[in-house]
Amino acid sequence: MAGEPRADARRNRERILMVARVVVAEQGTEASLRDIARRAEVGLGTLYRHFPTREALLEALLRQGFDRLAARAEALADAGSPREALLEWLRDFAGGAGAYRGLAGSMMATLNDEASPLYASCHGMQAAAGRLLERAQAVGHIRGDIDGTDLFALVNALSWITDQAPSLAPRRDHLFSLVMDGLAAPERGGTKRLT
Amino acid sequence: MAGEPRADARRNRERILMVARVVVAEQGTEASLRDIARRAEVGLGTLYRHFPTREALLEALLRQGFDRLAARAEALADAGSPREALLEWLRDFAGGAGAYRGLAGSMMATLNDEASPLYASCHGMQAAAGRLLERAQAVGHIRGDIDGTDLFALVNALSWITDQAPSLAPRRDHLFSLVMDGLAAPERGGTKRLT
DNA sequence: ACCTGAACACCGTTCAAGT
DNA sequence: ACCTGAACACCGTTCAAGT
Repeated sequence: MAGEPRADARRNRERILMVARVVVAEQGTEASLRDIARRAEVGLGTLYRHFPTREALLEALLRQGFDRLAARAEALADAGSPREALLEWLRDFAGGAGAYRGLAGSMMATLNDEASPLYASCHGMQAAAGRLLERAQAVGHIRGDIDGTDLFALVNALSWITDQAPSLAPRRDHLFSLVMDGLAAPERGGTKRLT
Repeated sequence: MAGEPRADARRNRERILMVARVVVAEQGTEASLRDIARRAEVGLGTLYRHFPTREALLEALLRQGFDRLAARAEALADAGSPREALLEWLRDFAGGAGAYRGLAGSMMATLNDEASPLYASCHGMQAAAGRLLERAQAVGHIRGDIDGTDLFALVNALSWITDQAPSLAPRRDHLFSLVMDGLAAPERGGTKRLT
């Protein structure tokens, strides 16, 4: 079993992560790894030693957020209206998904690659959201012909829009609620929206 | 005024376009320009002389399709139910939008850059679709709180999904009709979908 | 007028050489 | 055990030299 990591190694790892957070915020998930190493004042090989792939680095940056969102889904599972619980989680998710440019694409890529270091936590988050979805479907709030994968793809696609066209950011929430409206199950004789 | 282009120049231009079509089909809109020049057996500078930017090359590849779709929208403007006309155009568009990986992103980028050589034909196509949308809204088939820009962004976002996750291609049409359902204006006392 | 490829400034990734 | 940066194979873009 490995002992404590050397102090310089630990320090380098932290420097890299701190700088990576800044550079990824600036350049997106496809940020230059060279640039990160440079600005962290660390050899390029050192970055690769700590994070052998870009996915490994992103994992360190994103896992916490993914796990938090998964936990949030679990918490919402026992509280309030199933429909409101789902919508609130999606709003929370969409907020985080817009944090880094390219993040929506990274998540979709991750979910299609079980070998990715991000797969476990990203898939776990998706699954937790799927359970919220199913609960809302069970009580007839959301149409039944959609599954967790579809929903996740849809919400990521909406995030991608402002990713490509920042000018559409103001209409972000509007597009979001518009699509969510579309997921509502047709009401069986309830009040109807007349406007 | 310029005379006829030299024969070799004309031949080179055509070679580049033919090869570009193949390479972009293989690698997407971010395909390697070097690779295109190599496979066209043309100097790299020759490619840049004929197409000074990547957008210029894409313009040559895509303009015809964009103009065709714009014309199609005009044709549909006088025929059939406004709702069906819009949906048919969107189906047509979505088919073409999936032709090249990265195309949805290129279109969104183009629409946010008036200086892009692709701007005119892409924006023209969007505007033509916008008129179909407005007609459907005028007769109350589509909810009024969405404009042509929103709609275009939505449909591109749906194309992007299969772009990132080819495994979701089978559910492409399903997601499409699901979102389109969501755009339908609430019916005022018409028959209701009960399933 | 047009073509060519070397040149430049960037990447990501690997690895021999150091401490 | 860990760090470093040169080395390699790629980019996009420009431009002096050729025909």
